[in-house]
Amino acid sequence: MSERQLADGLRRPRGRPRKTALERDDGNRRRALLRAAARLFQRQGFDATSTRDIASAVGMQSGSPFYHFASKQALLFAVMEQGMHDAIAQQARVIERVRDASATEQLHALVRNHFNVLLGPRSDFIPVMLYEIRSISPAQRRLLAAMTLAYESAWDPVLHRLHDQGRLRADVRVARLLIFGALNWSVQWYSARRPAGRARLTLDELADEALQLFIAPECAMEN
Amino acid sequence: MSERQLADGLRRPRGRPRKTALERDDGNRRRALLRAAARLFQRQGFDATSTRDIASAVGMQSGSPFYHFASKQALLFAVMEQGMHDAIAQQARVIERVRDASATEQLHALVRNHFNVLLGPRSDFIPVMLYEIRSISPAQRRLLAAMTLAYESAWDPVLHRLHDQGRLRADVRVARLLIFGALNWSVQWYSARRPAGRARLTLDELADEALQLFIAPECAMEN
DNA sequence: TGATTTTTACCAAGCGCTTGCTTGCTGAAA
DNA sequence: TTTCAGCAAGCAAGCGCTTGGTAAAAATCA
Repeated sequence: MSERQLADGLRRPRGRPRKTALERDDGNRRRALLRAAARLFQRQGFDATSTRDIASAVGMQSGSPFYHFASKQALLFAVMEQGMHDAIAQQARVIERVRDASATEQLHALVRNHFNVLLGPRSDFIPVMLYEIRSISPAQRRLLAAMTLAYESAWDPVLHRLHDQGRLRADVRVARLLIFGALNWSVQWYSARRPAGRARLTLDELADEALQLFIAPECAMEN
Repeated sequence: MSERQLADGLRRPRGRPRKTALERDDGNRRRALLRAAARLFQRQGFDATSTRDIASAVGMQSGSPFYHFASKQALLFAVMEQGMHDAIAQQARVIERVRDASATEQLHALVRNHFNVLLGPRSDFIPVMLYEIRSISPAQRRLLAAMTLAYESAWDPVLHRLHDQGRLRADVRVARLLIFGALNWSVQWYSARRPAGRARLTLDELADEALQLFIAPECAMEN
């Protein structure tokens, strides 16, 4: 039996699946690798995920991802950078949308959006960035730190106004660190644990609760 | 992974436990392994730390840790269990000490103690437990979840009293999750980043700021 | 336009290395 | 004589990554 017949019978054709000129997908496989890697890194962790896992998740052979990415670590970095890029863009749109709202409403929008970045649909990238940060090189970490700073410092004007109003009593810098901690930690428990005997909280409800925790009622101004 | 490793993490010396003359270092090497493993796991992560690293950190040959622990995973679990055991005991002493204080002072003491557990001296064990939890088996995770519940639910009476006083406005269960997130996340930034141009915050100052963030001033009772 | 070359996007195989862990053994203590 | 607490050596498996090759698409040339 010829190899050709064997191939036709048992496997899909050796060559690439045929694509018409219309659906020429520039970098579609690369993006598929990014998404598969993000999901696997988030579920199993970076070290527990082999490049073979990622390859087979997109239907490739074990060595093929290295055509698109120089190394496993470069793939991890690409996931993080993509996640931060998208998160920054998404947050910028939110800020624009609530430009004329009160400081409290602005913070609510930022918190709600951040929960969406962490826990919403297509939300694997940022948790990977938060919880696998030590698996990348110092130079890469510096790049991501700059993006993180851009993302987080967008909260500062809002927090300062709330501080001036007396509704945020803690030091603004420390408050920001603590608030992001409270939010980022939700990756650990949301949809894993759930309040006993209750339906799972929606992200809207979560944002409401977070604001109640951080922001004092107006009468605090008397202080 | 073999069933034997899952069943019993500790490879105890065969034969009956014997305590002889006063200073025979029963388990001293075992404790040295625990401490070295905790430090390495916290600094480099579980996967990035080889059993050879741990062995040489206490001056052993590469295979010798396996005389004391059945597997690398069992060693990780022992670190976590030891950390939780100590943290629970330490917190119990704190609770006893502030038994008659106000709810606010009690929460302050709990927060201050938790920062000490996370960031104080000999504070490698709990960060390892927080950030390497997915490297252990589901059965072990269940055991640690029970200890974590014991630790965290000790905060509930205090939080409920603050809620009744109107000084904690969010739902108590959600507030607890968010508060622990804010505190636990400090492992990521404390002593790594520091507020630009400033001396590092002390743990006392950190606890003060946290309470200002979470607890509303008294006038909030009017609400 | 058709023929030829170059580039793209992989596959199939496997190499070298590290890893967790095992085994056989041994000097000292009990 | 038995037990303890390791040492010295090494094994099997899995890992990231490389290499040589190739069908198909794209670009270039006649």
